[in-house]
Amino acid sequence: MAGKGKAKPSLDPSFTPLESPCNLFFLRRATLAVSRQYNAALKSSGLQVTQFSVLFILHVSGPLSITELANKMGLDRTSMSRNLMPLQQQGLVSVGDEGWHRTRDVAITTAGEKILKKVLPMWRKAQTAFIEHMGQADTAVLIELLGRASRIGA
Amino acid sequence: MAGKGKAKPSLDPSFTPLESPCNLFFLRRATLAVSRQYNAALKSSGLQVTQFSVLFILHVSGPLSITELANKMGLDRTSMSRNLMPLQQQGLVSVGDEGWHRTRDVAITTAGEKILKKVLPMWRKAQTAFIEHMGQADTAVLIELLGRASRIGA
DNA sequence: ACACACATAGTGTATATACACGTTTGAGGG
DNA sequence: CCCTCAAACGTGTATATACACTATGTGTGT
Repeated sequence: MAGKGKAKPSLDPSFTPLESPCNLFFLRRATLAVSRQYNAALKSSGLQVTQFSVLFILHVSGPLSITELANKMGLDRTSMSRNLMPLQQQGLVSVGDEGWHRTRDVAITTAGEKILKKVLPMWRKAQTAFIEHMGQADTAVLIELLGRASRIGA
Repeated sequence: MAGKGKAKPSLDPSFTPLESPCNLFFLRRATLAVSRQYNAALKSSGLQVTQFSVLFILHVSGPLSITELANKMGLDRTSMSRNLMPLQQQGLVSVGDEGWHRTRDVAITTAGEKILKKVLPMWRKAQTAFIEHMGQADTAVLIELLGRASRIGA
């Protein structure tokens, strides 16, 4: 039986490829695994977690320039540009081209707000599952450490 | 003058987009930031960290099937397939098509071993910088938690 | 007014990643 | 011996991500 049919990466928990374990390797591996969980939870909505993040940020912060949006997510500006395209095509965000005052404000649309409201419970489910898997206290520690790690280049 | 010219994502450390912070959001943001650091360290070698990982795993483990290799890195099988292409084109790995005994063994080549030896000190530099940034004890905690997190789907 | 620096954004190209679907090969069952 | 099935793989398509380069407005100094 092994897998239930999906054959998702059944990873090798004991595997450590270097003398001292490569921190980035562990980060990436965890991010991939958790991404798959969250994406699975959002699956029926048609949204990817990245897209969910963008929508939520715009929902909370209001219109932002592409650069500001990218900074909030720790992305390169050009990556954010590309990420916006599918969202724009689905009409979930508007990128405002009026006049082009050297900043192009991105905003969530009504359709975006609508789908966001639908997706939030799905996100919550994944979030809860994660916290149950890790434990509440350890989750808090992890978040703190990840916050510190993300500031490494600054 | 703000940046030294590169204008990498100057992220917004105070930003937390949801009621309870989205665990995946933090994971992704940290992974991106740390990836940039490691990639910068390997830059002059022309290798990406992902490619470095593949080479190192093959160096340590010997020839593996694509599926095994993918599992070690927690990747989808098809992603690993794609990841091997640039490495194969640069002659750093061989993908063995002899007979096709229903498994295609991937192995590191002599050229791969050679570049790997050259890149290892660069990796070590990034690794050391990370540990200094996080502190040794916290790094160990982080690795433990990430290992646990990566087992979430299993 | 003009020139030049700066801030903001887009494009070209390449890698990374996953899912859905099709393909090949070997192993058994009838 | 054929038929089916499972294991391993590839392809099509889409998103995600970054770097190097380009383009376009904005303001400032002379």
